Amino acid sequence: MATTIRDVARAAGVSASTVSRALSNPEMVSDSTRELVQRTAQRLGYRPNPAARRLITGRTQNIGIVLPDLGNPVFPSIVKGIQSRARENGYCVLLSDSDEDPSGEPALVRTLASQVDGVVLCSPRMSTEDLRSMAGLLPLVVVQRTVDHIPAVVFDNADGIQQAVSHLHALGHRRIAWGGGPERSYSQERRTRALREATAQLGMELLEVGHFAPRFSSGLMVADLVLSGEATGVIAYNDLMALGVLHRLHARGVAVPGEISVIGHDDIPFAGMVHPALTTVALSTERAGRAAVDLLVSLLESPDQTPGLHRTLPCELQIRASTGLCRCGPGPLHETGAPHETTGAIRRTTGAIRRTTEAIHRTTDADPAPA
Amino acid sequence: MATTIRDVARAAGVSASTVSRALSNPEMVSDSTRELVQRTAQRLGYRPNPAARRLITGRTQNIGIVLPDLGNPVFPSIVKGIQSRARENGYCVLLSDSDEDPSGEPALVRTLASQVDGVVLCSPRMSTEDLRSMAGLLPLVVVQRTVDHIPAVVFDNADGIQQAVSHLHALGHRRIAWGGGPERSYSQERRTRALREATAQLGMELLEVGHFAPRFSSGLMVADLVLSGEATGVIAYNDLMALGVLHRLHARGVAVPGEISVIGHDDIPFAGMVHPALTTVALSTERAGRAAVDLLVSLLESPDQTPGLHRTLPCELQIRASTGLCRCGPGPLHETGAPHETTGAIRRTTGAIRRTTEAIHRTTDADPAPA
DNA sequence: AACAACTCTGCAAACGTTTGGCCTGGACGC
DNA sequence: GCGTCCAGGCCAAACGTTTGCAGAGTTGTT
Repeated sequence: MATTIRDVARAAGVSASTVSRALSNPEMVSDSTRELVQRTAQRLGYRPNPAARRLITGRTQNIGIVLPDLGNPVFPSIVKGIQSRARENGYCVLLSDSDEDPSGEPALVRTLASQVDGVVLCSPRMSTEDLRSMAGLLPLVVVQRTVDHIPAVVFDNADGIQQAVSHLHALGHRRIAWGGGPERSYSQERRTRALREATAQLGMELLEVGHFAPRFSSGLMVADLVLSGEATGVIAYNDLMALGVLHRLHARGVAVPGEISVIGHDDIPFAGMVHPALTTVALSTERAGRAAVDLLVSLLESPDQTPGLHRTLPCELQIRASTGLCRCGPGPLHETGAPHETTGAIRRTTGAIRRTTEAIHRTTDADPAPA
Repeated sequence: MATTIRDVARAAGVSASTVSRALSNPEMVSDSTRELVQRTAQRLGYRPNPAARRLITGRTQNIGIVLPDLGNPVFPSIVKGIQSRARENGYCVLLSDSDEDPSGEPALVRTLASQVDGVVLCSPRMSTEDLRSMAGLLPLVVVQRTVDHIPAVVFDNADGIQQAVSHLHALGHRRIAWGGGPERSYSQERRTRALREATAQLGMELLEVGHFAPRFSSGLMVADLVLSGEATGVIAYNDLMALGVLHRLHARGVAVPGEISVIGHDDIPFAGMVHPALTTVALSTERAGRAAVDLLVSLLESPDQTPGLHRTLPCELQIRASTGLCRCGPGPLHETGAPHETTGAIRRTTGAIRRTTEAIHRTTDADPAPA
């Protein structure tokens, strides 16, 4: 049997309550007893039983993480951030991976609820009502999503898109494609909106290519769609998709950035490891994890003061080798109204695989995005 | 306040102990009371307080994971396996990332110890004595490592190496390099030994290139060393390094597999996403995670029967595009004793960056590996 | 010198479960 | 009809802490 607080008390010749105080509220006992108790506890190798402590205090000193897929490299990075900050604050983390099943996530949160003080929820697709009911259950911080009064850490999606678009614009691109993510995802929605605004403002054409699972394989499809849509640049929902795009373009013999420029989102570690290295909207994911913990801990430990509920982190376009000058020369297309000059590279794609027609939507100035 | 077992008892008109039994040992109460209690509990939304339960039973229904770096893509995959199997068995997982600091890991295990029933330890570099003392602390399963009586899940490293080497041999390679991992790592030691044996047996020359952190950046260095060593094939400690090798070779204009073949270890998701797709010794990491949990759970729930302590999982060489025919023609070199014909590609590397001379060891038939 | 104020420590209750032992009532065998 | 046995349920103790309250001792004030 492990040594208990009573063993320490007996050995030190004091009462259990004194031991408890000496260890957790040192300022409540005299210097001499504190010293004595601490030495004795040390000597006996006493470790407080967390179950007993949390039974009486109701505090677990644990925080939970719920996320859709640890296989997506953004999440390990967020988790690392959460982990390290949590440890700094004396918390352990419980991890729960929903395997991309948003409908199962409430159950995961409920399971966690009884053994954590709060959870960091990365759930781009959980319904808002579920989210609210989860927030009613226990302290919650969501990542990359905002729902009225629930604390959140988000990235400045619009600014990231803005940077990406103006980068492409500066390189002469006038017709770009958007390889969209999951339909109901928060970032998807934000980015799409920002994209419509940014392209409209710069007089660029935007080709919206479907909704896809945020995976490598989706990128393969996106690449073909982009080629058939004759865009000269493509922005992908995330890096996995962008890598898929690069892969497929390479396989089809399309030069990047020579013929098509590619931009991703997230800046996962691999983005810089491929050829050509991927230009991407970098999200400081580890920092986001830490920020989420900071928010959660301040919520838990000083519930009276309400700090800013939402924390917005900046995005930074990481320019690497997958973006370059547009071959087609500058100038917005809609000025002439004619289909723009297709290079050999792009002509080559005519008749390429077409997925479903409804996966392609064109947005132009004439069809402005809703505010 | 949450509803307690007593609330349920009162509402159902039975005692608390009956409620407890009806819920956790249903066969101990009559059908009618069980029905009644379960309905009442359901109706009141009763959720047992795990702290109270674990205080009395000593069981937490949690398992811990300690690993060196969630940023290395093998680990998320192992964690997913652990997670899903743990959930199937009614356990939650606590995650602890040591940030590649083996000396900090015992402390992490100790912290976890008080709130888990056992831990899965992925610690390639913790000292054996630390490992033993951890095993004395609580039930433990180690992954990819064997220490006498500690349960473990390992891969058949030797067989993986064997497959990789004979693959290269079949393609005509006679002089291959080994981009080694961390010096004290278990797999490093096993693989190196297997490599020496396999090459010796096939009459191939082995160029052992240093000890490196298992990272992409290490691969960059390895590539240069390999070129200067005039090998035609390289096996890397893991895929991250192998990707680094590919990257650097590409940057230096060396064709893969035209001039050099590259093999990695792990089969991380990205291995198949790069150009050329990486041939690699695939480890079924998710399966390893599940196996570790199976081992741990059987240890926890039936401590009397001792199942096989070590579980060995097979490796499978995943042949992709990064390996190909050797340009230098077949035939072992030691038959002639002459340095083999260097192609233009390899000559190009003469005088290339040399790191430290002691980072290069040559092993030939004349210098057989210790058993 | 008496009293007040304060510091330090001990006592005991409480947290919400599980579980061994005991009690009750009914079924069954003789 | 009486004794035995057993299923089903209740009581109470226990798990290891924390914490409100009260008491003891010490110091300071009038």
